[in-house]
Amino acid sequence: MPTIQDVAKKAGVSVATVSRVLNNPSTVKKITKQKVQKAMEELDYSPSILGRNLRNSESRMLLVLIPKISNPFYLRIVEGIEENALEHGYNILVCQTHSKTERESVYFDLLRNRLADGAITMDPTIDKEKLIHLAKQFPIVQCSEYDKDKSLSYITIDSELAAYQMTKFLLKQGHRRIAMVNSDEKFLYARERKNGYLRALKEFDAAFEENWIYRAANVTFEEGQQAMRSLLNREEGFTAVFAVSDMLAIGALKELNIQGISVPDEMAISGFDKIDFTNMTFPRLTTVAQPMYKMGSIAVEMLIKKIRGEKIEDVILDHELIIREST
Amino acid sequence: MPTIQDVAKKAGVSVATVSRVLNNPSTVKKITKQKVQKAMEELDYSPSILGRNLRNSESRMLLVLIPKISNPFYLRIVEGIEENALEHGYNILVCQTHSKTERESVYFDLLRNRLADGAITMDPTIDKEKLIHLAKQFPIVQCSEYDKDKSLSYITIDSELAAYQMTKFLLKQGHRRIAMVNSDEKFLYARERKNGYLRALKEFDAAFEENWIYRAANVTFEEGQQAMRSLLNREEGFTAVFAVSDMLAIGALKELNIQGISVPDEMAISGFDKIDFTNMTFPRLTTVAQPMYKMGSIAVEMLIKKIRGEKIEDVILDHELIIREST
DNA sequence: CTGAAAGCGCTAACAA
DNA sequence: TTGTTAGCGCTTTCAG
Repeated sequence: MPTIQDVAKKAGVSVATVSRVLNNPSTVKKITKQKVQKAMEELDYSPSILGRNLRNSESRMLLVLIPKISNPFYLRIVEGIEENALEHGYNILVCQTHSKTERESVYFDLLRNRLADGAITMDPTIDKEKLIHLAKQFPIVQCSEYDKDKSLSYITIDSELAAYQMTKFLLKQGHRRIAMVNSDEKFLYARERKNGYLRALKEFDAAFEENWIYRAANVTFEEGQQAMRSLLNREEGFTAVFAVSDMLAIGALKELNIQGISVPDEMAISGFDKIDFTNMTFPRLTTVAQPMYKMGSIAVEMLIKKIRGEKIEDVILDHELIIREST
Repeated sequence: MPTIQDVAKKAGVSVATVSRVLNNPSTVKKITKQKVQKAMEELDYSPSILGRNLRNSESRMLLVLIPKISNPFYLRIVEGIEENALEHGYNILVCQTHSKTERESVYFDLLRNRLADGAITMDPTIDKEKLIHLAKQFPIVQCSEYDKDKSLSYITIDSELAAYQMTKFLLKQGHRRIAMVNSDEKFLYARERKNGYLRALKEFDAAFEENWIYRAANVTFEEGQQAMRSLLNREEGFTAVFAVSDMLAIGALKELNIQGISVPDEMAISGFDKIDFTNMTFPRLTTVAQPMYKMGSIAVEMLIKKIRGEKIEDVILDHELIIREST
């Protein structure tokens, strides 16, 4: 592999000049530039990013931490991140934490090792202490997840409001016994969505019991199915179910299909996120659209500003109710 | 950020010794080692991968090229790649080509720039000429896709055989008019699956007309739905459909649901790949299981061997028919 | 077992 | 407009 030295020699100029045509072409005389470019072509030269990175002490790499890449919700955010990162001349390192602290730790080392210039984290299970500590040394943005105490930059949506609106929608449709499929309440978003759900119920004087909430250990299809099975067994006469994630809702829907319960006639069901697959179910799923792509895209914007040392403000994006045939 | 120099100074040793405790701890005296480790801890030192990479002229990064990250088939392969790469001390750079040559080109430059030590490509639309040329200079492994001419290393399954077996299974179930939802026949796998399908039909003396094959422009849910709509319009009395991809099959299944056609009673349908969602449809989809995770994992194995300069052999993995309720 | 020193490929300050 | 040169942080040979 030819180096900048080889090019310089071949073109009969110094390495500085070669570097200039690479980075500041306007500062070198046209004729010299052409000589250099010709040499580059003949040698099939490509600059080594390794050398450049060391010299600039940057890696032009962004760390993206997600719990599980197979979760379509995160995936869509990652697409937004990738696109915008690329535009800014950054590549992304997508890492799955599997919600394990050890893994997380390994990946955060990539920051400490200068292999990434900054990180976007989406893992709600993250070790907050460590994260806050880390954020003091390195540019970090939280995406979708966030903290109440404002020590970390974030971009998210208003989960409480969205849940409130969706529950209200179900109530307005006449449903009075609405179950909820929540995820673990150690997650802030789970607590917020529950609050929104409760606020709407209260506003409509609808019945509620704490055990109408099914708490899914994981946000998966299987858990959703299990949730619906469990809910149906209680024979509480629910007519609607509000799930805090599309994956859970799709699982629940499948169980309803299996048991021959007609949706939405006998049971309405709504999800959250608007992943692509909500469009593929039968019937299609009513859900809350999160602007995932945009969220990823803006997260990059924020992170890069942070890397440059600029101040940034937290962002709360708009959501939207998507009413389809499942309700 | 402290450097190896800082550590050396603090510990009262040379940088070489610090480097040794980092890379060859056994070659340094216990007491010196402890001194150095203490210094490292006090300074909260982490070695810069940037410096190491330049010195070693390697990036310990693997390029992974896929058409679209949202395609669950590729995603599962990527999981296999990631896991195994990590085990070998490599990180992966997942890049979406969107099946566009320009994109592909940009990403392949990461090899030329030494930002990746090798690449695993899964894009069937790739510019073969360029790929072959590139593979002469850089370690590259094709995954899932492959060439007839043996100029590129690959790992894949026997598509022809799988398609043959699946079609045969449908025939044995008594189906005599079987439509096929194929993808663009510019792809080798599409041609092979068609051949397998035809071979089975011939063996059973089943009817066939060229226009029983729907050629999907993209391997997407929407195309699958469109395919089924189109097939149903022909009123050819099909009783089964063989789709070359689960995404297509799931789309087709949705259309059957919409039209109120009972599956499998009025129409049997089978997919290909065994992505997770085939488990979530109602009814669950009969399909051909590809060992995607394993494929990714072995691809890494092959690539790393190649990087090390070892000889490798191409691999054809076993598949498996998964018979479920859709047939 | 340890240290001195060269050098990986590049950029940028300084000089000419 | 161009060249000389130092140095980014690390590993590794060679001497001691």
